[in-house]
Amino acid sequence: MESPVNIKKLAQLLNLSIATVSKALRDSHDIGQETKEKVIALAKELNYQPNPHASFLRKHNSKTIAVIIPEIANNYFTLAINGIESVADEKGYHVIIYLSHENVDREVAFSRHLHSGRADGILISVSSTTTDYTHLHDLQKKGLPIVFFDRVCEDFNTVKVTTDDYQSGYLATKHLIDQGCKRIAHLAISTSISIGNNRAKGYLQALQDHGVMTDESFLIECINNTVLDTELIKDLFLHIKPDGIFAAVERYAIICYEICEELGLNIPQDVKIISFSNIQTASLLNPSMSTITQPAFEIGREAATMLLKKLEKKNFELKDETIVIQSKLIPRKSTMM
Amino acid sequence: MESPVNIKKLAQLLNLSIATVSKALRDSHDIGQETKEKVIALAKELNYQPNPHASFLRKHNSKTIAVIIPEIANNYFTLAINGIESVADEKGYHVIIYLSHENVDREVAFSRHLHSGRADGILISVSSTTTDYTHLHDLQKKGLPIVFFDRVCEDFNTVKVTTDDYQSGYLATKHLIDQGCKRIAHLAISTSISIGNNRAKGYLQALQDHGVMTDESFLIECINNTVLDTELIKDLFLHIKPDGIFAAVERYAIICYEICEELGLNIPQDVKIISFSNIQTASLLNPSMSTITQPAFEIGREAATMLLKKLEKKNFELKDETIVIQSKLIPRKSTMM
DNA sequence: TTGAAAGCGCTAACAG
DNA sequence: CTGTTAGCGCTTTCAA
Repeated sequence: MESPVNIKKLAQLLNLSIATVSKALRDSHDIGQETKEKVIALAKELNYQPNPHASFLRKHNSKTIAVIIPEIANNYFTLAINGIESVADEKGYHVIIYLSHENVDREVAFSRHLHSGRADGILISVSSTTTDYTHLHDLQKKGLPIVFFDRVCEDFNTVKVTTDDYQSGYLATKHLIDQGCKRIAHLAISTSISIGNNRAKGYLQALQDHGVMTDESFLIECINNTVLDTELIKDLFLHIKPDGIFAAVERYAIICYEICEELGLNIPQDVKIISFSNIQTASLLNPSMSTITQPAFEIGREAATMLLKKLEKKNFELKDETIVIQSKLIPRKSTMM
Repeated sequence: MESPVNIKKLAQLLNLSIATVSKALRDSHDIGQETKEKVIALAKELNYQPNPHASFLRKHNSKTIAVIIPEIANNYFTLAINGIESVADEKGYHVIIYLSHENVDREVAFSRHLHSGRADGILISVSSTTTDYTHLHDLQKKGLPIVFFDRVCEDFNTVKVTTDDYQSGYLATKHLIDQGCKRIAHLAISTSISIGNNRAKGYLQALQDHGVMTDESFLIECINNTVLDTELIKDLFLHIKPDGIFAAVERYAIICYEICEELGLNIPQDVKIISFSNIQTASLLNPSMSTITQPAFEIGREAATMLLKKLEKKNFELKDETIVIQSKLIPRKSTMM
């Protein structure tokens, strides 16, 4: 167990004061060229790493951003993290990940914890059970910048990065109508969160605009519990007998595929399916699945870019705006005529 | 922007000394019961969160563990993170994630950075380009506990958590033989890393034990670049014409599915495919894919459990041992007779 | 049972 | 150009 190499040790070894070493390392203007070089050389040799906790105490930044997401075993969030990480890495920031598991209480607990200075800023995609945002407002009041992505809080005064959920919901539904569907169901995520609500609204509007019959029983609000959701969806198949399904989330579409197999229903002859999804194997499914694919990486990247701009630039403020990055509808066999 | 609530403020408000408040909060034996209660009540009321950076400086622990993995858009690592997070969360630890993108240089840079005290311990699955481990040994010398999972360094003096790669490779190959395959190829990950090497060895041994023909051209070492790997694998199909494929990694199997579609090859009639995989949709692929499914969540959980035991228990040491958690072979249509 | 004071590693204001 | 010094928020002797 080697002794730690800190600024004090460097100073001793070089016969300089601690302050001089500190300034040399930060390339301060008022240190001589040779001194700087000597310091930097020794620092490199000993693999000196400034202690981030100590410098936090002075500068009040930890060079860390917190990412709060509902789950990680999910292609969308995984790609978004890649996007976030790519910009954090460029700017020398570290990424701490918190998983809310779709549970507000956990989200609140994390938020509380973040009052401690562990992170300089927050990227969040709220859980499906979040309806009250005071935990996040408290954080913002404390001066912690927050940027929302994907599942945003629409009336929160900050930058929100999202995709065109309403428009995409509309297009997905329109696509099913164009393919001849008459009984189109929608598997929604909690309509109390932005994306769930917007996707459902797009669905309803498309139906209305094209005179397709519907009633509440065609719109199922799933609960993010595989067992219960499977029951709900099976009920839908048995009682409503839809000929078209628009799933707001990949997992629900997967459940549909499984149920169809179980019930001996043929996709797309008996029922056509389209889903929001970032699954890599959509084209290899049986049958290949039509998707609305979100620019997950770009959304993560954009959200992180905004947050880091706020952290790094003195005069940059997070405006109250929504940045929309378009999704793409990719038709495949699951919605073929 | 509210003023921060720190221990000093609590002390002022309560007319106590900072020291007393500190001790009361840590439930020290030499503080009066009523004093404790008053302190704790106010702390809760004001949502006091101890500053982790300040306490690090004294106690030299940050209640944070670092996880270094090759990539995150991967079902295996995603599940492992869930496992890791589940135990970190129980013990009040935070998880920082570093993505090496299969690049040793990044891994080395992260390791260097971790000399700073940012994390108390490290969980790592090494990149496929890592052959030298001095960056990790340096960390260990400094007193930072390291636990390997999945892609381990076999002769590193610490706990390694992994699955039975050799055995699974053997069984997968045996399964193909049992299904009548005569020309069995293996798509390996870098055989310079443990799991790649062990899976390949199991493959070779199974072939030998059952007298199945082979030569080097049947063992393709992929490079983790989709474009190049696709070329390599397409060459394999065109020139070697295997009738059985054992993929060491999900992504290679996916590429095989795509190539088969392109070349008009029929799975499983023309070629049978089995792969290590944690993909959720394996059973929905066309045809459903036989897999060796690793207990990813449990592996993450076990690795994190060992690391946290080391961090929390005074007398617990990380022994030089390998903990093996069994994988499961799930036969599906892609290897049907 | 409580409080005063030192110090963790670092930065920055100020002196020299 | 370099050094002295105070102090970030907290824990921890040690003294009262």
